[in-house]
Amino acid sequence: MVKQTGLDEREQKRRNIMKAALKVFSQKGYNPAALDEVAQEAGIAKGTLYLYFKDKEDLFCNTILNVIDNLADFLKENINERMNPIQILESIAYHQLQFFSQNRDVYGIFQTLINDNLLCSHKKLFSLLLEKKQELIDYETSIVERGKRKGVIRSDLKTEDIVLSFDGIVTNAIRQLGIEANFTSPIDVEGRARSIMKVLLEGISGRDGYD
Amino acid sequence: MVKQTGLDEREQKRRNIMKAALKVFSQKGYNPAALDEVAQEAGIAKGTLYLYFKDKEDLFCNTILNVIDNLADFLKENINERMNPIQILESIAYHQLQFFSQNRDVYGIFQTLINDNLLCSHKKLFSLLLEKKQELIDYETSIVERGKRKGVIRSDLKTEDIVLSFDGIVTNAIRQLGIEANFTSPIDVEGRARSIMKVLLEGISGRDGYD
Amino acid sequence: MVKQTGLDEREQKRRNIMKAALKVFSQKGYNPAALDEVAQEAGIAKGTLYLYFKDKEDLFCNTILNVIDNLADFLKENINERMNPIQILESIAYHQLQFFSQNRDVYGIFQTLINDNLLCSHKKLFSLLLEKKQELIDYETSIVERGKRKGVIRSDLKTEDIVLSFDGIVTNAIRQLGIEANFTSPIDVEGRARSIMKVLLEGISGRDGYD
Amino acid sequence: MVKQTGLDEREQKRRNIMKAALKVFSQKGYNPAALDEVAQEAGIAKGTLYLYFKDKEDLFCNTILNVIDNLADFLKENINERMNPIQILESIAYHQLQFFSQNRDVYGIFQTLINDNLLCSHKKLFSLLLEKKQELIDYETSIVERGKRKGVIRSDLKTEDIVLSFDGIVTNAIRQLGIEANFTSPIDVEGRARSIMKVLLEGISGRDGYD
DNA sequence: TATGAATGAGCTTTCATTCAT
DNA sequence: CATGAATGAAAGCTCATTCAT
Repeated sequence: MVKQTGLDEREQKRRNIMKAALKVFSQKGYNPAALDEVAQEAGIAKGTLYLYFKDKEDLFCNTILNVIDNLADFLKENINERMNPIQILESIAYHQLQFFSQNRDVYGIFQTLINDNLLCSHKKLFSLLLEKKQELIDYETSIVERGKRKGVIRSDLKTEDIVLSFDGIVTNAIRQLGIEANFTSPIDVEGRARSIMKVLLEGISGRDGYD
Repeated sequence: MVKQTGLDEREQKRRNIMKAALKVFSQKGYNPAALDEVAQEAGIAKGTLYLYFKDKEDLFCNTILNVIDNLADFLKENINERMNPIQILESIAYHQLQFFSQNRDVYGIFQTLINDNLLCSHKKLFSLLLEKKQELIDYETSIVERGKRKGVIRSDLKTEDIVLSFDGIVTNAIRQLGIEANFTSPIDVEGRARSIMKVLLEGISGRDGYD
Repeated sequence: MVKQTGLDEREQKRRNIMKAALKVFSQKGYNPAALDEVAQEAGIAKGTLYLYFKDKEDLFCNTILNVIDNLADFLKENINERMNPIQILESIAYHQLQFFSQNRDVYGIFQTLINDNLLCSHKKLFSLLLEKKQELIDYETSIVERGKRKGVIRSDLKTEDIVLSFDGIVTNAIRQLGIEANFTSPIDVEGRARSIMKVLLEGISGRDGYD
Repeated sequence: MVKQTGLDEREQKRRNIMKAALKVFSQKGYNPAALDEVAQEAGIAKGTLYLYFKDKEDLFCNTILNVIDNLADFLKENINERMNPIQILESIAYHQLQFFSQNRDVYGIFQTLINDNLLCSHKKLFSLLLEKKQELIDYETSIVERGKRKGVIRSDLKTEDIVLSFDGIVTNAIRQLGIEANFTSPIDVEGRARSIMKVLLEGISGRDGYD
């Protein structure tokens, strides 16, 4: 039981450090972020970081993977498998927007990921992230296919194209969130999710056709 | 005439340096990229960089802005204003995909463009990029509105939603290109552009509706 | 008590670094002095310097101000306020000469103090030094005025002219010390101080007058 | 005759460069002064400097020696050997003050000499300057001895002490000039010279004596 | 003779990482 | 376990000097 408690305490401290790291990495980016600052933010000494994470890269990877897991958990908690496929897609869109609009720090760290091209220099992280992302894509794929079987999604489009389009539209909406955040306007997340789904479902083509 | 040639030579050398910088920044990202390496790649001494660019940031900004200008030029050259709005959108999608699939180096550095939010410390570049991106968005907006007037695009959707969706789908396809590039598979750019447009135009909804 | 010791240790290390800096700056001057050399002289790593001083300028300023404080302390310790004004002036002259003849390293760096005009780029240090110098001048001024009231110093000369003359003669003697040091001859500091005072007090005019 | 003209032209250009160097060294100090700037000030290309001076140090040395020669010439022109010794000393004081108050750039370059401790690293320059200074000191020495013989200067003081005191007072007055220059007040050079001489000749001792 | 583009050694400064306490 | 002082490699940048023109 002592060990049990020990593990929990250790995990608690890990999370505390990752929370601080999320904040600092998010604001500064990977390289400019100083571990001094992370340590200060976490209220511990710099050397202590190395008792919980191998090095800076390890801290960053764990932090970002943790964030992704949180997002995944958040989605799982909020998606009712008994909803119909269209509702599920809308829910995925809505809750992703919700997650990022409520966790601004998270948005920044994803930018960091890309800005510093960490994916290029750290193949392992790249693979892990790809894997995590793929899990979501796979899930969306299964939903789309269920939709096709139920007849609520067209069968004459490649599932992959549908999923990538959905993912692109949602991702772009999240990015737009980041931009608008700079202007501190209140954002109608729910309306945004509905608009996305309307375009995706009905298409933009006018009555006259387009050929 | 000597001076004329002199100016051209200087510009030639600037471009040579930016080409090297593009490669290095693309592979390493901004911070990890060492100017030593850029100089070596360009076949010049480190100090020479400073004869053409004020500092590292200046080199990075000019390099990325140059890439964006190249993309803009490429799009302008290939878009015929007499095409109908739908064709123009498809052309924008196709040629962007084309540009990135043919300029792999560009993809890495362009990550920064895709993500409108650069490091906090580079506010000036941030503004410039946002501006450049906005130019494309503005152009797409005008095309969509022309499409609405011609009746080839639905009038009951907000133009902004349409443009953001289009941009998101295309951007995601470019990103997908970058991922697939790692597996060195040949990519059917034209087919990808057509798929994108089909989804965007017709929507994914099945015959049975979705409500 | 641990903390008490800790503070002392830190101060001890600061002083050690300043001692090394004094030696190097004194021999090389501000710009040519490399921090590498200061670190080596202090027996520490280069980076360690930055734990104790903000930057090179900060190290230089603190080093020179420390020297000036040492000189000021030395003068205060050795001047008895109950001595008459003339004796005090002679004591100031004697102990300044003494201080510099015993701290050869100080001489080099003190060149900067003698010359009130530091590099344009170090306005803050310039002000500080001017201020410190002014403190000494102010003290000398008060002594001269006390001397005038007591009738041991002529009242028909401007106090400022007297003080500047005294300061000039002493400063020049110190400079002469620096020059002679290069020829490693032993120097009669006490005799020098007495000569200075004799000239200053009695003037050089012969019996025949000079008009 | 062609060669003659050639030499004159060359000498003319050398002087032009030294004039520019004087300005830049005076304002920036030795190390911070960039040869780029000197070249620009002189209206020539940077490489051209090396056709007239071996390197930066050579340029600096020649510039400062040139200044000293100018001062020496100025003194020679203005001192009438038929004046009595006291008048000559006053004239030396007056014209030195005059020279520095009219050539502010000159003042700065002397500071540079000391601030960057060039004398320590450049023994040759040190010797040359010492030699030049010694010429003035030697001249003053001869004047003082003439004064002693004529009975206008006390014989019971060591000539060396008299000369050093005189030199110190004058040097300090020049330095004071530099400080006051920062406050852009008009300076009464003649009055200053007279004050100096009054103190030096009559001494500061009051009626009551000082023992 | 004059040029100024190119060089690269050398500097200051930062910060991830280590290790004695 | 926790600390934080010390480290030193590595980076950006400057500028005296060279040399092809």
